[in-house]
Amino acid sequence: MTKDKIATILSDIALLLELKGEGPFKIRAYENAARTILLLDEDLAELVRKKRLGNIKGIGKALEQKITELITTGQLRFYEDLKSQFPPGLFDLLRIPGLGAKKVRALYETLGITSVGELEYACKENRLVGLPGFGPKTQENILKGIDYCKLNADKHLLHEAGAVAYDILSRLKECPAIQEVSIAGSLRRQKEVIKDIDMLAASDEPDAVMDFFVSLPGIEHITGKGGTKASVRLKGGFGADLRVVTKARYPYALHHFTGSKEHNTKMRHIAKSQGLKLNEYGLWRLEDDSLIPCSSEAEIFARLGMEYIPPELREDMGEIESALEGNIPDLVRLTDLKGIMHVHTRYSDGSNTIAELVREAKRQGYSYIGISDHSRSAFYARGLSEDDIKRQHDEIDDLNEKNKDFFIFKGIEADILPDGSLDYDDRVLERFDFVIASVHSQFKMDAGSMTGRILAALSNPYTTILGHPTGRLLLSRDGYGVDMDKIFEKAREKGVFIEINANPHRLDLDWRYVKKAKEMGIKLVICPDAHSLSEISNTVFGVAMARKGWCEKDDIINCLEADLLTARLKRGKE
DNA sequence: GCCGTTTTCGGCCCGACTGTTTTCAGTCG
Repeated sequence: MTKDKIATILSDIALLLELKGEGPFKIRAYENAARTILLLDEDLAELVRKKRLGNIKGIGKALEQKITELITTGQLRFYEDLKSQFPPGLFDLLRIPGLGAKKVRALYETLGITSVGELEYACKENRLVGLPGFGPKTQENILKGIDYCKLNADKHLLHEAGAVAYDILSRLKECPAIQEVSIAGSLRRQKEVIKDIDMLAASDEPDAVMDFFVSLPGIEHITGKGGTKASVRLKGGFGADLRVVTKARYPYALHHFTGSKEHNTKMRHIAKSQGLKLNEYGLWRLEDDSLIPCSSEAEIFARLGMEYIPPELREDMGEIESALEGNIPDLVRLTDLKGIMHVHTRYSDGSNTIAELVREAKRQGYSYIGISDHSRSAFYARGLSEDDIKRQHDEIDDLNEKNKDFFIFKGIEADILPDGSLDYDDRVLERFDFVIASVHSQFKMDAGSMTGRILAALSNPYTTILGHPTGRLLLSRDGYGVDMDKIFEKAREKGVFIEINANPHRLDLDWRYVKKAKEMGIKLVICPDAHSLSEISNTVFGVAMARKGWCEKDDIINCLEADLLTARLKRGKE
């Protein structure tokens, strides 16, 4: 049983305990344990065997016994018993905004509601109004919540949320009552999927700001409006929150509303251990409740004896410990990238010529580009025949001759065939400067076979880069369940680079794995996977994922100048 | 359910908003 699976079961137990009405601290213990397991470096089965599970912080006797039972028997009696007490549809009810465990339980116990469909019907029949704790507004909000869930499944890709948010941000900057304004929340942390857009403003006239905000164009519905917070629903299904604080409170509030929740929780512990209290209004001395003035987030961190933590790192993945030791990495920036790899042209399914792509890459300040069209098996994408390759290479040689200040690498995105071999013979593969090996077919292969398939491709001496390693499509397709540890080990052994595919629908390698790959000493490459001129700019999202994965420029091979990269690619081949 | 220089009990992060209520519970972040 995998860590993911065990973590999911522990989270489910937390939800079930909440439905059951257990105390909040027991519930939190399960939530914490789920998170701890997910972040665990060691092998779980190994820990169980050595009976060392209980040494892990957050796992005591009871959880050790339960996790051991899961690992050794594949199931958990406690969990099965708990599950059998509630109909499975209640989990769906918990996803409706405005509905928590208490209300779901009340609906189940009084009206026997066990599914979203039944709940919608009960609302329309006006049956919620009489229940204790419910009223006409609650019923109306639940109906709206159901509609919202149906419409949007309430999550959005980073680039879409970003586009909407930056539009609002630029409008808010026009508001005369606003002194400072910023994006906060998961968007500021550059998470790959965003639920709501969070924004924060500093002002002495909060009412004026609220009025300005809720009257912006594109707002479909005002879900809430108070003295310091307004929530709206935008066209396109985005929820957006704006909070307003005074300028003096702004740094504390910015930190607080940037999160993550887990990061904030740990920050409060740090504060408390130093005789201080941290909340969205300030950093206070516990002894006399006096405020410690800070004019920026950096000052707050400094006052706590910490280095500044960039928002991307604030996930409680070790950044607080690093900041206390002064070991926060100097994260890679977009301007550190010297060139871009993984670009498609009209030879396969791209929409531009090599010359056009070169011109755009130059305009964006890059000094090289790595062309990699699809290989012959990718007939859907007009993959290249051997003749096409010859023609393309002649064209590249010609362009390289004419442009001495820019270099075009000859590459290919070679399909990893179901048996793990690449799509061309060695005699063809050897003609390329680099080979990106990617899976584009038979996604449903079982995890073991898929892992073997990818390991075989990594062992091919011509493979330089592993493309979009998990094959996920955010919000629409999960990645193939591969054994990432094995893949990383093989990649390290063979000197293969791993792609951070920057297409916002992929962002694959996931940043959590980016961090792991970096720690293993694997070099990564940020690739736009561009099929048009505009998609060259995807790179910015790849940089965001690299930053979330703690990468510095030395971790990213396309931060190297062209000549050094050439040398690296050659060395890789040998 | 976990934890411990407050160590086997009594804490566990904290506050805003909403809708219900007539002082507060539930939800959210």
